[in-house]
Amino acid sequence: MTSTATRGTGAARQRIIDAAVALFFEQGAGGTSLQMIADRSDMTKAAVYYHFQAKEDILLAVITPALEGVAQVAEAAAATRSRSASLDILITGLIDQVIENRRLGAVLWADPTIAQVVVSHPMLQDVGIRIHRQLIGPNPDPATRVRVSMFGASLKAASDPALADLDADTVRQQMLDAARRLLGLRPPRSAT
Amino acid sequence: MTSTATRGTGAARQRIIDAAVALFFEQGAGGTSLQMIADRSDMTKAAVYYHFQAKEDILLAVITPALEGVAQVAEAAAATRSRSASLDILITGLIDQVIENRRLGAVLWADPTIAQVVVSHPMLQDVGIRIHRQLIGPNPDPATRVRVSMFGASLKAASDPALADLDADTVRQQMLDAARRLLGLRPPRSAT
DNA sequence: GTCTATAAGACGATAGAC
DNA sequence: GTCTATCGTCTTATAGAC
Repeated sequence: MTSTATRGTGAARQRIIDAAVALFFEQGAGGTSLQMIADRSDMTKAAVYYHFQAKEDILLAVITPALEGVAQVAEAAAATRSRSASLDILITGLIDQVIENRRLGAVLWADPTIAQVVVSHPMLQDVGIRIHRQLIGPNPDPATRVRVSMFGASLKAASDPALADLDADTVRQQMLDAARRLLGLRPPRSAT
Repeated sequence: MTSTATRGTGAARQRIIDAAVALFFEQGAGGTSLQMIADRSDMTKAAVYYHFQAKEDILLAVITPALEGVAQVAEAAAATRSRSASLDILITGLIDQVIENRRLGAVLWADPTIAQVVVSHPMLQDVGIRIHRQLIGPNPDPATRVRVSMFGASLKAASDPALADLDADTVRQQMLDAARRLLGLRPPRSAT
């Protein structure tokens, strides 16, 4: 269904993707070789090449589903008229995304190799540009822009090893609370 | 004077370090080869090896001065009795550090390869642990820990290409302001 | 669908000329 | 202090057996 897929029904393919995410998180995408991915997937290098034609295809398979989640958040926010409600959908949705897959969040928002791949694929880059515009809103003064950049970078906290002992829901709630304060928002309805 | 230095008086050595920082920022430390560093420094690979015995020595030469700046911030904060004053020294000092070298900040706080090198050198790791403890303070509840993680990650904003057109002082002031709100601090004396 | 075997080149690192 | 030339290893990627 997805254009990235070359062959493979799914089981071994997913094992490769999971191994890749773990290694990208630990070593960075640039520091990860196909041999490492093959070893973690309990396969040979050649078996990996059966499922993916090139290393970049593995990168894309890792990135694409995550960016699809982000794209859905952008759509939901665009469907709202009120600026403050739309902003709240954005930060809630983005935090939900990085909590849902805590490791993937770090890879997606911080790895330079991933950033290069995203930039070289306009369809992926558009998602990033669109959500960035929505976050900044109609008033792009320096204060807002700096806050939005800090918020984006702060999403990496979800995968901070120092917070690994906290359960997902606590991190989610605290991140949401802190993000609202960072961006200068009131809680939408019920207070903390 | 520094134990990292192997040979070289300084000129070519610094060119290598500058090239390395730029490449680590663009490609990640794991994705940067000695050949790339040599090309950017307008040298051959062998000439680079005259100044540094191994690739890791280049990493250390990049990290060490930056971490020394962080260590000074930690010392200044430790010399203060008041908790809120010490916290303010910490966030002001750390933001000053990442503004001073906007590219190095991103590398230092986000690259997995750098993180691995820091962990393997106890002296460097201690600096990170100490400043983390000081930021969290005597009351390590989940809310504080999540906020501190977000603050640390948010320092990467200083090197966000989307903010490259803003002058350093604007970014510094806005980051400081946002960080205080994120961590729930009052401005120490004069308001914004 | 997974394997062995291998190609062609880039990798980190060294030796020795100048 | 910088060079060329080279080492053995590891890299991405392919071909073809099973």
